[in-house]
Amino acid sequence: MEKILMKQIVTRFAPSPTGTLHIGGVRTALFNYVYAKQNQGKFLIRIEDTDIERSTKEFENNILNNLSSIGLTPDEKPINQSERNDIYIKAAEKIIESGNAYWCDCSQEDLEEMRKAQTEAGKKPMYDGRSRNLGLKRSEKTVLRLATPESGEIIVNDLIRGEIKFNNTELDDLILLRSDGSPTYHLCNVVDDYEQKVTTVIRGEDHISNTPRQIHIQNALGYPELEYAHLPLVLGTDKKRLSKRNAATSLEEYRDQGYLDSAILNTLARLGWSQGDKDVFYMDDLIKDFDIRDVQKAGAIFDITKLDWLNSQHLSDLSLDSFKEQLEPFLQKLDIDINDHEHVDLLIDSMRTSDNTFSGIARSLVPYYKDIKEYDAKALEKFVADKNLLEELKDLLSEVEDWNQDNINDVLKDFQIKKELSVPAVNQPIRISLTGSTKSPGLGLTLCLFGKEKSIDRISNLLNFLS
RNA sequence: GUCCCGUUCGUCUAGAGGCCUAGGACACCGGGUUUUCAUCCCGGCAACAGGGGUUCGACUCCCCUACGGGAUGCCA
Repeated sequence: MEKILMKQIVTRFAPSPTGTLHIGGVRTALFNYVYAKQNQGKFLIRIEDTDIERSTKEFENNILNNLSSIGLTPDEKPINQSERNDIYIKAAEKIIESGNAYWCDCSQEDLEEMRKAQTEAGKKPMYDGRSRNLGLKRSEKTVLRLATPESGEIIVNDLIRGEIKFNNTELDDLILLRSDGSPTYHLCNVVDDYEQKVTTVIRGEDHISNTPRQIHIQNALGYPELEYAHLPLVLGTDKKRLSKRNAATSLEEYRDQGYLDSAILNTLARLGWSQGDKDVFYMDDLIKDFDIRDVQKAGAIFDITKLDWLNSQHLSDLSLDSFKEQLEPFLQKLDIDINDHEHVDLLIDSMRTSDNTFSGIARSLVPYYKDIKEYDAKALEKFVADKNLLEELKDLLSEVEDWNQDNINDVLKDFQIKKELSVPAVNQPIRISLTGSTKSPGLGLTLCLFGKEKSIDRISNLLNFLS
């Protein structure tokens, strides 16, 4: 039997390089990527750099590098709209020939005045088509406008939202070519989706109202229909669209803080989508389980505490080797060589859960690699009232021959019982001596981690500090 | 203003007319384990925006209102 030929699914992420890669953008790219992969399709990237004023190569590189390093690699080399001008011009000419576009010589001032009048009259500001039947010729001050049908409606069938209807009377004649001859966003976008054989447009819901305009351009060009999915927006805690004003937005900031790529992706995927009671997802799970039709319609607030928790989950799934490898750069930033410790593996393994992020864990490791600069004042006040006790403990530990956890614990326990002291009264002063705070792995283990000599030294240091 | 999209615990969400005394997770609070902290375990708090319909029955369907968001550019 002849195999039924299904169209290969092609999705694309089309950022404009006017800023660094935004986590909202990462989410859009992720959904595009996953949708393509689960359908054996292709995921493409297109740089929409037609705004020469604001687009920079630097931002473009940032976006491209960050996307690929987080694993969202495109299946083809990304294309730049700025290099495809002739293709858009050709398409525009085709629309002119079909009679679906016209030249308009309204000045910016004319338009402003028109909009002002419309607003004052309580109407929707939109181009009124005044040049439509003037039969103007092209000149330096004309723009090319699409002749949008004056009646009828466009129905967008959205994978997430279902049917969305737009009355053509609500749409004005958008500009296809600027007066300098350059093509605008809508034209380029439509032409490239066709040229790149895109089948499915997955983008933010801020593009919903752009969709009918773009469909009109497609129609004028005779292009086939596309599938659409408009994602709910990622919001800040103020319920406003996520921006620099209400949160850290660039992907790099999160990575620098020590969040795992997989945890960032997991968090972003769970923003607007869920599958049963499961919370922890890796890329493979997403490709298997994700369903674009299950995506939520309402915007979702990006909550850092969720990322924290998910990161701790992903962190605990890491092997010790992988954990160490990824932690290393964060220690380097603190001028610490991870291997500059006698019991590296034991140390790192016992400190894995000390924080939710690599940077936090690195910070809590500092006392194990470097001399203590300061002691937790509250801890001192509470547990080190008696210097003599600490002196006694120092002598006691100095006498331990075989420096191992059991021996140390036994010695301390005997001392505590003999002196009729509480456990913390004995242990905390030692802990503070070693780490500067009351936090550390089990005390016997901690003392072993430091070794006899260094442990005694640090107790002496605290004694000196106190006098 | 107009058009479009949306509205379940603080947050992310489950819920496709009876399974809902509205479930889970995070956060938070309390307890246990840990000689400390973290981890881990147990428990608790907490929501269907409001009003009308439709129906024997509505978180679920329809309408209105309110609120939020988006669009309304020779930006993308």
